[in-house]
Amino acid sequence: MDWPSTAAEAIAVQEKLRGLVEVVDVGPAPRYVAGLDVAYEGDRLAAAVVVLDRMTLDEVDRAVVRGATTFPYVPGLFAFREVPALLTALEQLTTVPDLLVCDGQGLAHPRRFGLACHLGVLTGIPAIGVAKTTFVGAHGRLGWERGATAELVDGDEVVGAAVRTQDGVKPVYVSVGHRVTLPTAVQRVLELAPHYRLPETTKQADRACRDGLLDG
DNA sequence: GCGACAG
DNA sequence: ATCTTGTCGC
Repeated sequence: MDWPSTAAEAIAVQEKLRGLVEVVDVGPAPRYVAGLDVAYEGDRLAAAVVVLDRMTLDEVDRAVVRGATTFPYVPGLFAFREVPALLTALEQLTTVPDLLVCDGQGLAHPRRFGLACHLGVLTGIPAIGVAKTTFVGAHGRLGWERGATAELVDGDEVVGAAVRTQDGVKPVYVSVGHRVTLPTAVQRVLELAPHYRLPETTKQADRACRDGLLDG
């Protein structure tokens, strides 16, 4: 499988794959939810996937792989920097996740094909994007309490939702990646963040990849 | 044209 | 992402 090496090629790949995104809920509520994240130190990187039981939030599996960067960080082409290592980590898992909770955007992307869409389409696994800041789109004010939401709108499209996961904290930005609808994605994020601003999956994956960077 | 810009 | 101290609060 060829991988783009230039921005123009990467954009062409996104334009080609964007039509494969499925915005529909599939199957029963997920049992195994995976958090994915990548840490960097110069040209080195460590990618981690941590699988948790959705109900108990107990860890059931994890995989951490180290490597080197192969694509620079370019807003809009972020996926090309992280997808290769994340796919390798996913292959190392013993447990196949039912949902991928990605660190970044899904449809809330200039070409409607952010990291979560990319990973979802390539693996066929339902995926959602949870970002700490917005990339595209804007939203009105939302309630102060946990569970409050506001539509994230870009142009004339609702591309995601600003979600308050705890009373008074800054909202996180949730968008559809693949094989899930926005309401369901928001519900999953709230379930995964019972005590902190970020989903437990994201926190575990962040910790895992940072530790993975220290080893090598 | 100018600035903004997931991680 | 990463560079970085102390500090306020449960």
